[in-house]
Amino acid sequence: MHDEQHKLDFESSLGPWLGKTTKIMDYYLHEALQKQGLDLTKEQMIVLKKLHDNDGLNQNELAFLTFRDKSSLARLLSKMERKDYILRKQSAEDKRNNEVFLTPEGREVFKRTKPVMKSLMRTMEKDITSEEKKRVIEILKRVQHNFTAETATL
Amino acid sequence: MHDEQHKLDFESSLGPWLGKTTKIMDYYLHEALQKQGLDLTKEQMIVLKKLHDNDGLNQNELAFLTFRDKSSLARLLSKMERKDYILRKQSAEDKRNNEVFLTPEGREVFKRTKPVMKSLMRTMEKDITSEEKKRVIEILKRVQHNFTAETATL
DNA sequence: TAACATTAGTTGCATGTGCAACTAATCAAT
DNA sequence: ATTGATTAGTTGCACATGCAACTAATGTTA
Repeated sequence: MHDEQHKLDFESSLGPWLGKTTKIMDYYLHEALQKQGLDLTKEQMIVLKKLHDNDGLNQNELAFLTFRDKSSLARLLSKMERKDYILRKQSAEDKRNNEVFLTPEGREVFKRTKPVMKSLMRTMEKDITSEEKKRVIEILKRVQHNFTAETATL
Repeated sequence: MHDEQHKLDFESSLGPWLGKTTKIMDYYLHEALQKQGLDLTKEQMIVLKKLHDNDGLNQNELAFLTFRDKSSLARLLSKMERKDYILRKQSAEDKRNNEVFLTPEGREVFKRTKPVMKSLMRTMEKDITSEEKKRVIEILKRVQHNFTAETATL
């Protein structure tokens, strides 16, 4: 009885459900990328996306935008540079900064990931109305805000 | 115009919102555990939870329940064994199986994580009604089902 | 029973992650 | 201008992850 109650507490929390759903999504996302022969991880795809939206960002900005440690981002970029998806260019104004640019190969790969993502999103949202999506996203925004507001307090 | 439309497509998808929210949650979860001096990762906590619910599971079952590769789980267990949170006991009936048990230390640590999790969940769900939570969870269940049903088809 | 297949677990390899310590460049202040 | 603080990026370390190849034990079948 006691145990059941406690289990229910956990199960009725958003946290575990978010975690598990994301894990499953990541798994099928990875599978979809592999299946299309795209030599790319989810994380690298996110970086490509940010550069696609705003080419020439420096590593610091990219780390912030992708919510990553700068060291983690640096290593992501190294792998992407080896694959010729991006290139680092030291800024002339401030030699500490590396501006990061998409290469034509990077653009091409990102272009090829778009339909894969579209298809994956279609699958995952199959029976979910646009009203429901909007409501979920609105709540997720509030959750994010609750965390970031919490820190501001500390 | 074109770009904006495409950007909106991405932003109105559940995927990126789930991913980002989970990333933020994991970050604060990790921070909360550290702050309480709990020598434990989120992943190790999940394993403790499953063992708390069902002690003596073997590694295969644990891997399935936690949605992990068996190799990943094996390494998690090795670290948890070093910290004396769990112990492996070779099954007498089938010597291939390792039954995994919580140690008293493991039980104690899990007990101490519970209030941390409770507090974190309270923070993240601060302004979210129980009705909203239920609706979100129901939709996440459908998302999960959409993925797993998809695979069954392949 | 001997040969083959399956199963549980481990290990090598490559990926991604954050923290802390480091270098190099720039900024600030005396 | 020299000294000290800050900033961008890199690297060492420890952790988590999946796949593929491996071992050991069990099951199956001829």
